[in-house]
Amino acid sequence: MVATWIDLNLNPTFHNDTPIMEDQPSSYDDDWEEEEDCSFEKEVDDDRVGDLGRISKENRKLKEMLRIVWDNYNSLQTQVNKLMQQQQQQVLISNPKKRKLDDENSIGTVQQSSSWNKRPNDDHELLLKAGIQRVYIQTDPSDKSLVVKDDYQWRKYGQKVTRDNPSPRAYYKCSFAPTCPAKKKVQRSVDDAGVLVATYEGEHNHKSRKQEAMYVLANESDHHQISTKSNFFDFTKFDQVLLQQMATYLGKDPNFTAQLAAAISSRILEFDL
DNA sequence: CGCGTTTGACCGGCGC
DNA sequence: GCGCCGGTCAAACGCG
Repeated sequence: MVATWIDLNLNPTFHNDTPIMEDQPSSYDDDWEEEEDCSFEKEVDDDRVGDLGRISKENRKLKEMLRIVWDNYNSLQTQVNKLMQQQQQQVLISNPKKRKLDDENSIGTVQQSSSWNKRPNDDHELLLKAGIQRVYIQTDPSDKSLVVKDDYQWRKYGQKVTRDNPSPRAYYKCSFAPTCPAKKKVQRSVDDAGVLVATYEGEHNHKSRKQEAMYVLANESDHHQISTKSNFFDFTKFDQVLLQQMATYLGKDPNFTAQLAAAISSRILEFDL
């Protein structure tokens, strides 16, 4: 079992199918300004206030859903990574000579141990001790690129062909280096060229893009709840921020956003009906 | 022109 | 000490 990236660009659909999320607030602003000069019937105002109340409620629900989906996504990904490590460990334990066999298959001799393909017991414990995390990503075997998408920005600083693997290994540093010590190595699996193995070393001393986005969103949410200003104004601002953050997610993590987009779509359809 | 990638050179650790 | 190997550096290069 490996994590799979689904190529989905939901942004255009999001904009086209849900104009209310982005276009409508400006018209609210216009109407709000006009209201001082024109005399609308009170029923219309009450209806709008009621609608906006419902919209705000819907937005809060969506926000809560977003948090739940995000939490589930994180815990699932953690579990997947753990399972992958356990699975690899079990396979190698059942065949303790695998390290040697791998070397013999690829090169024919064993001269030096490699941290990339060490014996399982050593590997698992050492990786944990050193704070090293290994992630497996299913990709197209014909795709030769060594790019693993995650929440952080990386700068490639080297590439090497290693002894025990015909596929080159790419070296990345966090784009915030030297301030941030995080590094990662990406190489195709010896056993399966369709699987990219990303090894993360060191911890980031800053928020990821998603964490940053969630932080901003949470702050905006608090502001929204305690604000006593006009509902029209608040809805517009809050909605823009929410939309912006959602668009960020949608553009950067297809797996997460596919689920999120489905949830949003169903909510919007309910609202339209 | 700035920024990220590429790639050959270089360095240090390790085994013999 | 020598050679091998993985990891890093930095100049050259390409792209927007």
